[in-house]
Amino acid sequence: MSKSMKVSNLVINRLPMYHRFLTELKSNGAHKISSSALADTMHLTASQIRQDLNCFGGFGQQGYGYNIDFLLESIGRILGLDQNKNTILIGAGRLGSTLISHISFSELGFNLTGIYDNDKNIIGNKVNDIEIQDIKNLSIPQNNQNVDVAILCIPKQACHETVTFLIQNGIKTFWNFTHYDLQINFLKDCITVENVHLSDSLMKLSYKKTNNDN
Amino acid sequence: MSKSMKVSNLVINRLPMYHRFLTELKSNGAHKISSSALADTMHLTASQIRQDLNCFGGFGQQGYGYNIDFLLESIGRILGLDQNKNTILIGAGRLGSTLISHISFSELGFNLTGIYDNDKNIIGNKVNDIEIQDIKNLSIPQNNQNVDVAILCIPKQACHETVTFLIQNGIKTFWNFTHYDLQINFLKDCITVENVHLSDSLMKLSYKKTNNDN
DNA sequence: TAGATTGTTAATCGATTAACAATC
DNA sequence: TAGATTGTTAATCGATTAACAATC
Repeated sequence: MSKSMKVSNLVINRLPMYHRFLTELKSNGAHKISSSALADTMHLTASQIRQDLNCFGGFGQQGYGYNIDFLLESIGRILGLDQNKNTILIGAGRLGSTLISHISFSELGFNLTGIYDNDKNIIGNKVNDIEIQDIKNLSIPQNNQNVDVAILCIPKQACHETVTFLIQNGIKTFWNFTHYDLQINFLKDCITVENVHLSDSLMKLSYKKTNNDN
Repeated sequence: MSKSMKVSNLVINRLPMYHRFLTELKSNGAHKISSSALADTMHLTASQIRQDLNCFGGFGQQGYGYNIDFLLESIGRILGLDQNKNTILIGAGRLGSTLISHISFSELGFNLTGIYDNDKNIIGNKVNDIEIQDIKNLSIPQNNQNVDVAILCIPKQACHETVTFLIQNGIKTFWNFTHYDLQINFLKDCITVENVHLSDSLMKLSYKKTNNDN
């Protein structure tokens, strides 16, 4: 219910999980679920689920539980998935183009409007029907005025220069697949960053295996 | 120092971060660092770093700080990066082959020994000099007796059958890029799983952007 | 030795769990 | 109405921070 208090990071980390499990339940044809049934499915506690949801409002009904459609839509709105976010890919190499074809951007409100690279050999090629453009074209006002999010799939060495350029062009939100630390270098610019460190995940797997931590 | 007490998940999540930052410091030529200097670099507190490290032992020296080489090597050992882990890729589609060429598996002790698929059209092709084999060949004892880890890059629908087959062949550790929930379906088999949900990360970015949560 | 910084204990803060009145 | 289950407050548990003696 409290709109004012800061929502903890642990809660925010669980929101996509809720979204994922509720989407699954919905596609299985379920219409309602209680906090305790959802807790069983997600390996959480019913109390935790109710506490988490009540950071944002009351989405259930006493004696009934939660309407899955309504809860899913509500969580989607909390996550901002209902808002259109114009998005560009920076770096159309192997990783970048694989991401573009692998992730359902549009389902989450991300609208892919451009792909940029600095490699003359691939500029002009198409990925998912979008032509790869020279990154220099980004500074043409008509191209960048509505860009909300940039996906960074460039080499670490190119990062500082490229991100400086992107910020100059008004982009403030980054999905960062490089290991370059944006937070530390550009915090002053009030940017929003989500880093994906795949090797961190692989190291965690190594830890779990080594320490039999199932 | 305590070897017996369970290490919290929050600490384990930070271990790869320590590894990453220490690797960076080392490559910049640094030889020692204090907990407070490392805290500044990583945006943590000195207390937290010392508490985290002391879950595993005392790696520093009073009045001096931490030797970067020694600490990095120690954290690598805690994570099990020094142990050889024979690894196969299941599913040599776009995502699988991109991962194979994008991640430095060998640096983390993962030794890629095979790539498997069930698509006749790509069996026989090579990815990173490794020939794609028919997944049926996995049950030949000589092929699977030393497999420690499987990377799952297959469609969700194929997951249950494939994982059942892999477990039957003695594989117990999975790096899972599908959205199929292994923990729920195979927990009884004492398997170790690390799930990568890229869309969860994208949803978190959406949340941060929408809620100006920098 | 004096200064610095660790390892570790104690204090605080925050998150999870338990309990229950409200209510559908 | 009676049963079920939420929203919310209180109790517990765990993680982070602060403090400081040990010691390099």
